[in-house]
Parts: sequence; structure tokens; C-alpha cells
Amino acid sequence: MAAADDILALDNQVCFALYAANRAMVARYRPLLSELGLTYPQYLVMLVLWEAAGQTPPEHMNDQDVGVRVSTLGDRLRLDSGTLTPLLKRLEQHGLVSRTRWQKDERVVRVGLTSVGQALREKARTIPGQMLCETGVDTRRLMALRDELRSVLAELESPGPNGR
Amino acid sequence: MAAADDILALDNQVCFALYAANRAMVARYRPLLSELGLTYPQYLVMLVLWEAAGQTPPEHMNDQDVGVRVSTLGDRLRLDSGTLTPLLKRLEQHGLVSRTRWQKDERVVRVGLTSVGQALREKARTIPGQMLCETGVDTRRLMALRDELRSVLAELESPGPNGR
DNA sequence: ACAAAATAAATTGTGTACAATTAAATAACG
DNA sequence: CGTTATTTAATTGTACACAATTTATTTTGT
Repeated sequence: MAAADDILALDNQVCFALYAANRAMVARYRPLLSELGLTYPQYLVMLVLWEAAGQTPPEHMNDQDVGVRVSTLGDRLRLDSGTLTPLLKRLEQHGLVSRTRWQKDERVVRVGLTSVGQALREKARTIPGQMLCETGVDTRRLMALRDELRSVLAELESPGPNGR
Repeated sequence: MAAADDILALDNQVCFALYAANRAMVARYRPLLSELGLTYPQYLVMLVLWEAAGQTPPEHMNDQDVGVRVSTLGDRLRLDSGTLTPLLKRLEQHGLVSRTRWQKDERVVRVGLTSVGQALREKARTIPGQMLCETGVDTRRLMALRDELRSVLAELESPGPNGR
């Protein structure tokens, strides 16, 4: 075991704890998501699309305006088009989403759910419960961890105290 | 903003908080590590190698036994040879490590530090401090977060209460 | 000693991440 | 009005992750 005061010891690094915990979490999701035919990042994209579909669009909204822009997905998930474009093409090939250029501005691509993609939401509903049950982690602690992570995320994404 | 009780809302997911925080953390490391010519996973490998080199080998240890096995790196970092082999080849090409088959068992490859790899440790010593300083996150909270993440990691890696 | 099982890395193939560049469309400006 | 700047995705190239298979070597069991 490395010394507790070794500033470069692997086990003393917060970053490694974060890195390892994230991958272990994704690994736990993997078998559940594979039953839906989704990878973990694809699941996150579907979460955003399901959420957007849940908010019934206003009456004055055109069919053209349905769906979520690629840039909006990028903002929510912190992913750029280099990651999203191929991922969305795979979801499209699997028949879960549609990708169409927006007539009002041909630069933007709107991603919408197909009926199959919509229907998949019902199967996905059981996932969070299964994860909680399988891992047996206390819910209260998880929520506290989530809030702490969000707070750290905000600090990491802000410029920081020393300028840059 | 999505409902706080929507079990599928992106912002309610612990897993997404973990995923986003990890990537933000790695992104913060990137400019610091690029000065050392390392990626983040390469940095983690170097941490393990530096740590192993720090523990002066016993007198009766042969030159042959110096270095860390690929499988040991995999155990520490939770990575398999499919990830480590190409990563280690890159570190070798950059002159930071040596990879040699072990004479006592030709199946195992031992990864050792070159003098350049050893020397890089001194430059790396400033990294944790720079990260703390740059992000301005409270040290006490970070340590608590690290411990909580380690605890969750252990639960995620254990079989879980329901068999599996 | 010898065939079968086990072990350690390497290889192959798919799917992210992300930097950097490109291409197309729109907005801004003189 | 036309040119320049900006915006949005897509593309290109490098580097992980990880499942599945392969190869080489060592162990086991008889």
C-alpha cells in the first residue's frame, strides 16, 4: 500500500476514483442496456430525446420544429458533433431516431424519435430501478453523491480562480 | 427544467453526473499533461510505474524482476490488454518505458521505466497542486468525494445483493 | 512424458471522445 | 448588394475502452 501522503500515489487521486467509478458504473449498465440494443452514450442521447418528447410541443409549433438540435444534444451531454454525428447515425440505422435538416435553417439538423424510439422508453423505465436494486447502494447517499458531483462539475467547467 | 421526480430525466441520473464530472476532470488535466506529452490514461499508467519504482526492490531481486506486469497494471487500473498493449507501445515509442518478456515466464511482459520515464516524475509532481489551484475546489470536500467514490466503486464491483 | 486445461498478452472489430479541419448556410456589415 | 464573418454539422485522424478471439507458454492431470 502506498503512503497516504504520496501526492502522486494512484489511490490518493480523486481523478482516478472518478475515472474508475464511472467505468464501473457504465459496466453495470451495459448488460441492462444491451437488452435495449443501446450503448451507454446512446442511452444518454435517448434520455434527452425522451425528455424533450415528454414536453408536449405548443400548438403553434410546426411539425418542422419537432425534435432536438444536434447542438442542443451537445450542450446537454457535453459532446461535440464529432462524437454525436456517428452515434446518431447508428441510432438512425437502428430505427430509433430520424435526422432531418431544418427547413428554416438548413445548417441545423433536428433529431426526432421514431415510433420505435418512443416505444423503447417503456422498456427503459425499469433500468434505474434495476440498477439501484442490483448494486444495493443507498439511495440517499447516491443523491448526495450526485449533488456533490454536479457541484464539482460546475467548478471544473468554470474558468477557475486563477484566470483560465 | 425536467421534473425532479422523473426517474428518466438526465439531470436526475447519478450516472450522468459521474460521466460528465469525469470527462470535465480529464479535460482539466489535458493541458497540464500535454506539457508532459501524456494522455490521461498514460498518466495513470505512469503513476503506477512511478509508485512501483519508489518501493526499492529487495536485494535478492534480479534485474529481470524489475518492472510491473501488464496484468498488474490491468488490475490496478481496471484495464485489459486490449487497452494497455497499444497504450504501452506508444509510451515505449516515446521512450518512457521498456517492455520485455520475463525470462522466468515468457507469457508475462514486464513494463519498466527508462531514465527519461523516471525523470518525468519530477515534472509530474506539480500536477496535483496545479489542479487544486486551478479549479479551486476545497481539499477537504475533494477527499470526502474521493472516499465516497471509492466506496461506491467497491459496491459496483462486488457481485451485488441479488446474486448476479 | 504427454494431452488437456489454464494463463498472459496480443489482435481484431466496434464504439466512443475530442482536436482540428472542412463545407454549407446564414448573418452582419459596409 | 455583395463580401466577410459566424454558425452548424460533418469529416478526419488519434487514442482510448472493451468484447471476443488468437497465440504462445506454462500447469495439471494421468
